[in-house]
Amino acid sequence: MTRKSEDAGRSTIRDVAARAGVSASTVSRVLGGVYPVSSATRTRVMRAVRDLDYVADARAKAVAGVGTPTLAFVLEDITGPSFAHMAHGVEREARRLGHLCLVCTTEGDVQHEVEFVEMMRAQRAAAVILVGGSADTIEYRERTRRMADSLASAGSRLVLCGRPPLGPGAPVTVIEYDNEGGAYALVAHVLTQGHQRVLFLGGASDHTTAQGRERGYLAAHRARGLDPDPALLLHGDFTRDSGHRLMREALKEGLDFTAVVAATDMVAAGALTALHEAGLDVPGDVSLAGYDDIPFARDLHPALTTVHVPYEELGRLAVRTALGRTPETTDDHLLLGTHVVVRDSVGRVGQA
Amino acid sequence: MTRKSEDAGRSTIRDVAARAGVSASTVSRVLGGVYPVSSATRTRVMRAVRDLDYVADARAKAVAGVGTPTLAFVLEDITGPSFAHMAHGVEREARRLGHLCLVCTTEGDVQHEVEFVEMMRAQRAAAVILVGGSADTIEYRERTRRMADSLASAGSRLVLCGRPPLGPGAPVTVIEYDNEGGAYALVAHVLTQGHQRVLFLGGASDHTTAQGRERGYLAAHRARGLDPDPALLLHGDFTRDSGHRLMREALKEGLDFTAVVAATDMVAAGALTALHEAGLDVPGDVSLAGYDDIPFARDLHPALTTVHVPYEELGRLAVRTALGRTPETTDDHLLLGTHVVVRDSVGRVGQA
DNA sequence: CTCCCCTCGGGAACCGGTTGCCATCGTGTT
DNA sequence: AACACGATGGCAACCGGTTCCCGAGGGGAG
Repeated sequence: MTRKSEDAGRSTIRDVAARAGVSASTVSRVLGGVYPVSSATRTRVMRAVRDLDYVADARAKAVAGVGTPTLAFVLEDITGPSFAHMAHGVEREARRLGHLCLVCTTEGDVQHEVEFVEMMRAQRAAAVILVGGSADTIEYRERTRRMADSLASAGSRLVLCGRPPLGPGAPVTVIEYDNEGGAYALVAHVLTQGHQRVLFLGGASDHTTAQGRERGYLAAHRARGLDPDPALLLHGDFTRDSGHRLMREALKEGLDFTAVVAATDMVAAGALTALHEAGLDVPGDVSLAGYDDIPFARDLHPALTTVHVPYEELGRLAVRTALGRTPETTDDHLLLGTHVVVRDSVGRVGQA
Repeated sequence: MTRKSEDAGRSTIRDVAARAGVSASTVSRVLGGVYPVSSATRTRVMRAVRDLDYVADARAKAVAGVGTPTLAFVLEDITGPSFAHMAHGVEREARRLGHLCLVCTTEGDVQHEVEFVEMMRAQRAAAVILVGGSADTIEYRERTRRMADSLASAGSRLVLCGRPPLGPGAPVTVIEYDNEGGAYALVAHVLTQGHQRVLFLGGASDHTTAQGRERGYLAAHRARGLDPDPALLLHGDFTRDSGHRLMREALKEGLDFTAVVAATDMVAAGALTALHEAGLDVPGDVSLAGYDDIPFARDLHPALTTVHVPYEELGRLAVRTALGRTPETTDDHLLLGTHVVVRDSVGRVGQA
């Protein structure tokens, strides 16, 4: 009868105090660990704690100012490989820094995002990390700016991770990666292999990630004095299905190209199967490249040449700078580099 | 000067009360919405709220018993496609039911898991969902049982989602899917195509998910009076690299088989590229099948025949039953069905 | 033997909310 | 015109902790 005698649910600190024959403050001190308590008292208290299976209510501690800090992150869909990696980085770093991690997926619904951020302000979250690209409209900037101000005035901070930055002066931390640079290098690589007409399977035209990659595509052409045929610049979204559909249509319309660069690896995957369905060999008949370097890129056949993006690092950095653990980085705008990883899906032109 | 005059951070309900010239209780009632308040007072209060940009502290509300409920889920790695889908299901349903969603990844570290569950008990989480397979050892059962009891005594509930169930009597909700049945159906399909020697690329031998799939593999053979060669039963883990390595070794050792069934699509992906690297045609020279039906299975070449698992539904169901929203399901052990989806990676034997 | 200081533990205020209970005020009713 | 009753809103207790402040012993030093 000495082991456990808890019956139903949460006991309070006063229950423990009563059972140990001390006051609540003493229990708090024993559990806190620093204040001097005689070992006899400590033993009695600890025993009562064990008997009652007591755990202090974290919410109450939080209200008293000694809670576990919390951090929130918001993304469109945890299912996408690149988002998942950012999420992973965020979660790892948050845990390392002793923070709890709240997550919210918006499925692209702006309203959800706004509401969730407001909830996080109420939760007194240490920071809110918005993950993933977005259309960069006036409305976006104003809305996001409002969220940033709101959070800032509550002592929290908004972090934009792979998202378009706001104007200057917004209380925001921005962590981006070099979309344009990566695309530039990738397309340069493709052009170097002798391709003249390279099809670009882009994303939504108001999406900054898509825009950056598109700019890289264009810039790489111009740098070699080429002027890409506008007909080769297609727009869709970042899904596998979009790549599949776009590729099929391009083939059906008889578009003339020897290489295709997809805005993401997912798009490339869809495009690849469309190519295969059409009986085309990659890279024999047409070359293909992606973007993101998701783990599966290696297992497509042929293995996909793509651009590596340090997604996990991006997530880690987001929480680290948000939590202000790197005083050396006073700058609130970080840009991470990307690099192309050459595999087997792009070949020299005119060479099966 | 009438717009905003908040200066630094969180204002309390008493600040609002003072500014509106009422008591804190009145503010609380205005914000609560139900209690009768004259419209003049309401207006004054609302205005003070807006001026101060006030948001009630969610932790304080929680302590007072009117907070937003919270639910936690734990997984090994959010990066795996099937885990990500379960996570997605959990998050969606949690949001739909008005719960906040805390997440923790363990990277396979049991200690993290135990500590996190203890934290969740302190947080008074409505439920804790453990996602993903595990080794089913005595130690596992005891440890998990302890977590379940601990949570239950705090009025919370442990949910095992795709995890080995505990013995009877544990205060636990278990949501599983039919690993064995799916594998049985898949292997039966392969055997029906005339294959006699089918290589099985399994997972860790103490991992229940792996065990279930392996049982299905064996049962399908036995049902046709076949006795699979033990040499064809390989063990690794559920990663792409494991599939790649195992396949390479099998090829190097000159193992005799005409089809290979992988324990997961990831494993299958690795195996597929190993096959390709060896110059083998799939399904011409050897057939291949996977398990999980991750989105990418379609984009492998050839498109992968696999078993569909309703991962997202699994996650949704986990939270729904945990939160007790389906009184009709009194049963605390659900088993979801799986079904094979036939694509192009397994062919009839002796038929290029 | 007394004095002082240090150790230990209790009471109460506080964190930021909610809500039961009660006093007040205005107005409709007889 | 007096009474009753409903609409309002304040006081204080409470949720479950933490911590400041202070008093009560006990032991060592003078």
